[in-house]
Amino acid sequence: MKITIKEVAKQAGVDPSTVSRVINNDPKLSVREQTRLRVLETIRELGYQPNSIARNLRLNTSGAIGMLIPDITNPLFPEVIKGVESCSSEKDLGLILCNTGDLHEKELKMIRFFLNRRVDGLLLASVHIRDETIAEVEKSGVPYVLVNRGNRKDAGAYVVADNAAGAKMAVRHLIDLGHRKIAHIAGFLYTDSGIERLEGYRKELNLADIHLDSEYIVEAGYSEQGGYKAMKKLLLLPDPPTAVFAVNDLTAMGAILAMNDQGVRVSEDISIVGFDDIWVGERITPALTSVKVPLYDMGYLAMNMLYQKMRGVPIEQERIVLESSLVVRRSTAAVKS
Amino acid sequence: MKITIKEVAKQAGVDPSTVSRVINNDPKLSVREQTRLRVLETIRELGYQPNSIARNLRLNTSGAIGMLIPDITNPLFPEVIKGVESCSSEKDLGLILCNTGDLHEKELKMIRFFLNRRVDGLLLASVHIRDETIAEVEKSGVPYVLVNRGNRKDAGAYVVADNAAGAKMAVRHLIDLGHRKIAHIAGFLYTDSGIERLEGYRKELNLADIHLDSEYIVEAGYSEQGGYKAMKKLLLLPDPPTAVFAVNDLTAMGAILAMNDQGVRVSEDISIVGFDDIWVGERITPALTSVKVPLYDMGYLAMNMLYQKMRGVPIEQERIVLESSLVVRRSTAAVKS
DNA sequence: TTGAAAGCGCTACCAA
DNA sequence: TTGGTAGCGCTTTCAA
Repeated sequence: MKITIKEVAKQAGVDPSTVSRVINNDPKLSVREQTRLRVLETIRELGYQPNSIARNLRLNTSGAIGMLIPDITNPLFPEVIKGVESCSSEKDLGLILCNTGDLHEKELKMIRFFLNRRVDGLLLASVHIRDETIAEVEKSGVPYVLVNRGNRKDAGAYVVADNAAGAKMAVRHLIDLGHRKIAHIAGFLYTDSGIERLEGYRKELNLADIHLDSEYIVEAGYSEQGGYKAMKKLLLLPDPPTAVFAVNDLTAMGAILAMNDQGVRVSEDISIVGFDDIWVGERITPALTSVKVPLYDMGYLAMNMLYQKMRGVPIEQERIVLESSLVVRRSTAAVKS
Repeated sequence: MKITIKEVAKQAGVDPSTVSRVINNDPKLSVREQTRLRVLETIRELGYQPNSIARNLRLNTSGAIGMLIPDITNPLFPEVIKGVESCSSEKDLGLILCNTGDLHEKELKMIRFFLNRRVDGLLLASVHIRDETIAEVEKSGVPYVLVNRGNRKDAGAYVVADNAAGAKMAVRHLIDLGHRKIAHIAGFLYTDSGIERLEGYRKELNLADIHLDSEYIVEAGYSEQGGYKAMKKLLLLPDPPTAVFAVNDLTAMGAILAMNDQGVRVSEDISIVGFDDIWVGERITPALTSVKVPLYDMGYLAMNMLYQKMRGVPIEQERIVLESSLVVRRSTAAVKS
C-alpha cells in the first residue's frame, strides 16, 4: 500500500516529473497524449493515490481550513457549519472543526494548533473570541473571517446578521401589537451582537416615545439557562412587562420555561420574540416569533470570502451584513386591554 | 514569517537535529539541559512554529482523522461530534468533518478525499453508508470505526446504541400503560438500527401476547417528514392505534405534527415514544417520552477506540453497545378505558 | 515533450 | 550529548 509517484513512473517507463505533470493536468504542461494515457492507465492499474501531505509540503499549503465553534450543540451552529462545509467541499478544502466550549484557553490552544498545521485559512465563529486571540491570528498572516461576530477594532473581514435592524423589527412588532411594557433579555454586553440588539431595542422604543425602564433590561448571555434566570427576575418586578424581546431563541426558550414554571401563559399573558430563528423555535408551543437570520448563507458566504482572501483576489466586500426578517408565530399577540 | 528549524539551529548555534530533539522532547533523546534551554529560548525569540506538514510527511501520518456525517443539522449529531471532538483534541488530532447529505456519491468522494489526505483514521457516522464504501475504506487499510451503525458483515469496529433493548423498553412502557393497539413508525429497513428497533418492538408485543398487525408497521425513515407521512397513514386506518413507538425522535416529532393537523391530541388520544432523546424532545409540548442514548459518550468512545486502533494497540472491545434507558415524559399516558 | 535534479521542513540513523 | 546526512513524496526549474 505504498505506491508513490516513483513507482508509477517506473511502471509506465517515464520520469516521475512526467507523472506529476499528468496528475496536475495543467493545460500549460504539455504532455503527449500517448504518454498521458499510458501514465493514467498505470495509475489506475496500481491504484495510485497522490499523497497530499507531500504535495502540500512542496506547495506550502495544507488544503485545509480551521473553524472555531463555541458550542456545536447550540442549534445555531450546525446550520452555519453546513453552509461552510458545502462551500469548502466545493473547493476541495478540508474543514477542521474545533469546539471551544467558550473557553478562552482552548480557543488560543486551538488557534495555535491550526497555525502549526498551517491551515490555509481560519473561520472564527464565536461571539466570545478575545481580541488578543484575533491579534494572534492577525500576526500569523493567515487569512481569516469572523462569523456571526463583528470586529470592534474595525479590522478584518466578517459576516454577521443585521442585528440592529432585526432588533428594531422585533420591537416594532411588539409595539404594533399594542405593547408598551416591553422588556429586553440582553446578550452579553461585551459582545457586538449583544450591544447592537440592545441598541436596536432602545432606538425603536425611543421612536415610539416609550420610556425606557432600566429594570426592563436584564443581561442574560446567550444560553437557555441565562434566559430562564432573566425571565424569573422580570416576573418578580412590581410592574412586569407584557412583552419580551429576547436576544436569541435560546434565551427566549429559557424565558418560556420560566414562564411555565410560574404559571404565566406565553402569548396570552406575555408575548415573546426571539432572534436567529433556529429550527426548534417552530417546534415548541407556542411556536416562537423570531428574527430570521440566514444561517446557512452566513456560513457559505464566510467560507467563500475566506477562499477569496486565501487566493489573494481582491475582495469586493470585506464586511457582509445579512438582512434579517421577522417571522411571526404564536408567541406574540396583541396586548390585553 | 518563514522560520524553520534550520533558522533556529543557526541562531542557537546548534545543529537542526538538536533542535528537533528539543522539540520532541523525548526523554530518551538526551540533550544537555544547557543546550535545551538555549534552543528553547531562541525558539521563543524567533516565534518559531514547527511545520506539522513537514513533520507529517516524514512520519507518514497526518495527525488528523476524518469524520463522515450524514446531516449535521440532525440534532443527534452535534452531540456525538462534541464527544468526538473532545477526545480528538485531547489527543492533539485534527478532526476533519464532512457532511454527506446522505448522498452516496459524496460519501465516496469524501472517503477518497480523506484517503489521499492520508488521514490517520476514519469515523463513519451514518446509517446509510454503503457496504461498498466501507469496503473501499477496508481496502485502504486506514483504521475506522462505525458510529451509530453496526456492520452486518460482522467485520470492523463500531459503537452503537442498544437498539433492541431500547425498543423493548419503549414498547414495554406502552404496554404497562394498558395499550394494546401499538403501532411502529419504522426506520429504513435496510439499516441495522431500523431492523433492530423493529425486532425489539415485535418481540415485546409477542411477550405480551399482543397480535402483531402488519398495518401497524409503517416504514418512514428517520426524518421528521417521514414521521409525518407515516402518522397520517396510521390515522387513516379503520382501527387506529392508541400508541405509537417511533424509530427516533425526529419521526416522533413529525408524527406529532400530523396529529396536530388532524386534531388528534398527543397523549390524551394517542401516546407516543421516540428514540435517541435528542435535546429538543424535552422542549416540545407535550414533552416527548424517549429512549435515551448516550450520544456524547458514543462519540467519545468511538474516537477513543479509533485512537487505539491507530496506535495498533490491541482493542479489548471492538464492538461497543451502549446501554439505553427510558425517559418518561408527557407524551405517553395510560390508555383510556 | 520529457528527464534530471534540487529542495519543501522535518526526523532518525549513524558516527563522532 | 551532538552533528552530519539521507530521505519522506511531491513539484518545478532548467536542460536536453
